[in-house]
Amino acid sequence: MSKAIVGMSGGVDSAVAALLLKQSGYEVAGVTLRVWQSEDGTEGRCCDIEDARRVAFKLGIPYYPINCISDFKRYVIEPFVNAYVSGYTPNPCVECNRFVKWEKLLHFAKVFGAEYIATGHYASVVKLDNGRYTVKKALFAEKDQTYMLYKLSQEQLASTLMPLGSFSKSEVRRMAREAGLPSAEKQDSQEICFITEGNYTDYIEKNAGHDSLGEGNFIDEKGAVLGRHKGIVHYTLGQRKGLGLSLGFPAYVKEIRAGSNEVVIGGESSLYSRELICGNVNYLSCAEPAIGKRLACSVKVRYRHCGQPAIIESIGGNRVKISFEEPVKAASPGQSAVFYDDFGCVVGGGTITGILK
RNA sequence: GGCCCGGUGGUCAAGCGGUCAAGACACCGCCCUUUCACGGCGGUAACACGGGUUCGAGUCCCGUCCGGGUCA
Repeated sequence: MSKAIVGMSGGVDSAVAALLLKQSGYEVAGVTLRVWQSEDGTEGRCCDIEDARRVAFKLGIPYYPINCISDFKRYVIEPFVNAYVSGYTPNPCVECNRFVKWEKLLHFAKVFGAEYIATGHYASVVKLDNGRYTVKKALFAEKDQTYMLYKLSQEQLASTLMPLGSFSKSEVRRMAREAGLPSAEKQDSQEICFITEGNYTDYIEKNAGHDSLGEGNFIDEKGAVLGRHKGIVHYTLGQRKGLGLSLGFPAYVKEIRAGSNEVVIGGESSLYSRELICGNVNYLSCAEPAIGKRLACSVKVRYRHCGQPAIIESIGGNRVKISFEEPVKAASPGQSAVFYDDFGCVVGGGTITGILK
């Protein structure tokens, strides 16, 4: 009998993942990664240990909470804060998956003598004819979570099971109810898991320390001052709400200039760009292509973006240039661009570092 | 000081005697969402003040206050 370690957050999805594996005959153990604990002792939204323990008990599987607080701080929170301070908008979940969740789960699996680790992500792990592993979009696109998984390594994917890739959310809830799982009706997680009180900007301002986070000017594309902003960490490219600018037309953040502490404002039409540069690219379905090699893909620039046709050109240094067929809206430095093939498999992805035009 | 304009929600701005005063932007709420956002839906909110005229005034008249312009 194969053994599988299931990462259990305490929510419905990971509970049903464990349920399905158990039903398929795996020897299952549940693990919760404790990634966060605030001053008052409350845990983050990604790691509700008591709920996870109840689910494990109901399933009749062994359960182990694991402390990952220091790794999480090092690989997720600190880069998160640094990114914002530098004017970028990071994807903490991407880093967490790659450097905390999978790392810890695999480590635990080895210690435990399990061949597999599993999660409740809505995606499928696929082994391609070329021998490589990638993730494929969930059957129900509205829940697809491959965007957050593109950074996983081949070694990590080789041992990963994602049992929920072909189920809808309502089916998952139904299965949870029928199995009597205590988290069946628990609401979906949302917002940054480690911010349990206040908002993320408060957290950054408290933890980034010093200067350069203060107020500054909103300016238009010609440099005219339009008003005052609360500090660049409060904004992301494409943002509309919370600017407090009444210009007669909807105003959006077009650019964040950390150096001069300015936030550039423009109309909706100013948000579109055609060419991006991405760094830290990770390839899943293929090895890193030679410089100059071009790949036709569909590219998502945000989690909820549907993806648009583009050409990916490797330019060396783990970087690519992305050229969209049609201009893409509000691509934001720091967010990930994830490349998909025609079958919905992730080719690779990277962090947007610059907007060319 | 004289004369001339103008004072409608947070901002801009319709209205020009007669539905419980448009709209845009902002703001707030909900929905959506394992990031940040976008988006969808809904909501709060105003006739500077005091007198007149009129059946009825944001709309007409007078005055006060406050802006802006202009002339000595």
